[in-house]
Amino acid sequence: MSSKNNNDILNNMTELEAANQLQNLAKEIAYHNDCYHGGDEPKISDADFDQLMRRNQQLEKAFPHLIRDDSPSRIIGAPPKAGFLKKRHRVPMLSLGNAFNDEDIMEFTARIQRFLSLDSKTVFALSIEPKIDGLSLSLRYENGELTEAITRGDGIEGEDVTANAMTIADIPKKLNATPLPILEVRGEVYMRNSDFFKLNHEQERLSAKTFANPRNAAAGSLRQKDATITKGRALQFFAYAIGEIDYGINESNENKIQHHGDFLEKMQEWGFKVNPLNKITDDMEEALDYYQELLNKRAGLEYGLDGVVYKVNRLDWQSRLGQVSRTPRWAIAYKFPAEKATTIIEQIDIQVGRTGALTPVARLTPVTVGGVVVANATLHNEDYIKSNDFRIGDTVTIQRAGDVIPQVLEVHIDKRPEESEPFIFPERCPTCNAVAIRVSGEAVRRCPAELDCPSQAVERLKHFVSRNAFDIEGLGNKLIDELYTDQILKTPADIFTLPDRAEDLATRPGWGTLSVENLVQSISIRRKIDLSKVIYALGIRQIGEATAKLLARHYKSMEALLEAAEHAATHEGSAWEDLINIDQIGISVASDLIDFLNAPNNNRAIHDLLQHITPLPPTAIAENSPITGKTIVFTGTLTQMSRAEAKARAESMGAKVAGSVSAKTDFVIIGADAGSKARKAQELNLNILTEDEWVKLAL
DNA sequence: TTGCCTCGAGATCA
DNA sequence: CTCGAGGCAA
Repeated sequence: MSSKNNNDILNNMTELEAANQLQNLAKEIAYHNDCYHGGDEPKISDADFDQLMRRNQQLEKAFPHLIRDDSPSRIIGAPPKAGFLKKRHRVPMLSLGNAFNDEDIMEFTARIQRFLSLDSKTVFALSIEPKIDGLSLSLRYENGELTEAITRGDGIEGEDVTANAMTIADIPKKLNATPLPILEVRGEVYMRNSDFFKLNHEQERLSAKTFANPRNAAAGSLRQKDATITKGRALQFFAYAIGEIDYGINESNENKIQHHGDFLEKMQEWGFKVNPLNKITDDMEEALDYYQELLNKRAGLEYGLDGVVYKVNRLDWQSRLGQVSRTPRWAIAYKFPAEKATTIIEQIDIQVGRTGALTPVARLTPVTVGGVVVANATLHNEDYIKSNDFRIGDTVTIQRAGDVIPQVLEVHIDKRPEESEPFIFPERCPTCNAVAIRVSGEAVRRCPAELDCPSQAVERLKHFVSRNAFDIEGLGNKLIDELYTDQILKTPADIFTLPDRAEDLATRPGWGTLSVENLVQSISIRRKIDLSKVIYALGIRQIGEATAKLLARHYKSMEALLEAAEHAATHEGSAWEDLINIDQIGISVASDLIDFLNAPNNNRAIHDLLQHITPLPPTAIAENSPITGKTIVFTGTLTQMSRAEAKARAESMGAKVAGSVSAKTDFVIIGADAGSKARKAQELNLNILTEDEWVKLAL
């Protein structure tokens, strides 16, 4: 097939055809690749294989938005860009709710009693465990052999660090005792304080960078691309939970483990280290005392603790309690008091965000809190400053709450300089000097100048190119700042004319022809882009990714959306009704949308942008999915996606989602603790899918 | 909010 | 060798 011929074919090909071909190519190439690497006899010649790859590449170039997640170009011979492969957790890794005082713990147990309809006098056992300051890791064993180690990630999907985990002495490569078919053990990877100091000494000796704290040292060591480096680092592992477990043929109730505490014992038999300070008690007073006890022991331990975890011991109760969004109802983390430090507010800067919001930021004399150096902290808004009377020059106590975001807590009045004056929150935008307005009832003051305010214009551009919007690689914050200052880049449309001034750009300090080429390339592949991303990228107040998708689905083109906004400007009439009738969109969101789109500056910027890009309407309902035209019912608790998400997913695949099971139902997806609907589905002999099967189908 | 790893590319020096 | 960008984790 000549390349000219190919191009003709590409030009005449519909999206559906292209999508189908890409799907087939992905399957075919993966198959041949497996044969080749799996030791089997290759089924085709190398030349034919290359031909398939080329065809795939051509299609992807012509239809960049159709590039599949499992695209061969991403998998085969692709440079290991992210370093580690992403993998889904079979059972999500939940995050824990937080308690900060004894009352929170009492409330936690009371809630459990209520939920399980227990008598308030009924005692129940809790497993109480020190919470190690490290990073969590999920280990998968198949027939007793370690096959997979995945970091926590977002709880749904993490990074595959198996090779690195294999080098950790505490992590058994093979389990003791009779192996189960499937066992996932979860725990914490950490570094001992003494090993951390040793490592830093060594780093110093080699004049290499030292680590800020043991946790970072552990995380850094685990994420080494070269696992032999990991091997040289003294990492430890404590097991504390079970993920997926399959008992195999012994799956009878007697053999199944009934209590979390038994898991902890079993894990030791299997060969894991379990924290010796774990404790099980049904005495609440003792449970709370133990928190104090651990707090006292904390300084003497050889590893860092950030709190104590309380877990319901009975596993059947755990499963009845279930979870709220991504946190289990049956466990909670009682955090140790956040570490505090004293420092000085050197300056209060006002930042102007993309929506014009004026946010005060305290510039602090750098100080170490909880192992990191803190120099900045948000002061939230005008009222927060006023009610605490924070002033420039004040000595303040700060803490890192939730271990992440530093907070300014209180002023040491006695150390306040005599000449100090209350901080006056500016009434004008510090960037463009426009009078900033604070709508009554709102906490934020806003600069109204929109695109005429350089800060807002720049922040909007940064949002526009960000990962979930246009995702233009190589156009980072720094470059945007520079290009805006040089008047080369002012509105989104200007991004797409950057390729025209490639020669110009190549003369910038730090820039060569190659950098420019790459930038031009990453810009050009975004000229075709989902409509919803375009809407989101505009940075309209209250319009996030989810709302942008709704709008894209409803209006199907930018032109239609703009026209609707124009007609709805009066907040009445059919266009307005049509807009606020979209599920999830109310008067407030609709008003912000209309105001934005009708503002002359924005309107012009959008029209300019449309000269350069092709927004793609939401993919029509798939016509060839296995559930197209079928009626499906969800029942029970889904753990891997919300019910709403599952419904949306099914509908986008062309299925009708019903609420109850009948003879007309084609599929029933059964989550945890399903009840009568599941029974009925069995009686009617319908197609029944587990959640895992559904997820496989849906993704 | 900070700190860590990795990569690609330009700058610098022998 | 150095820097910026991109990703990740808490």
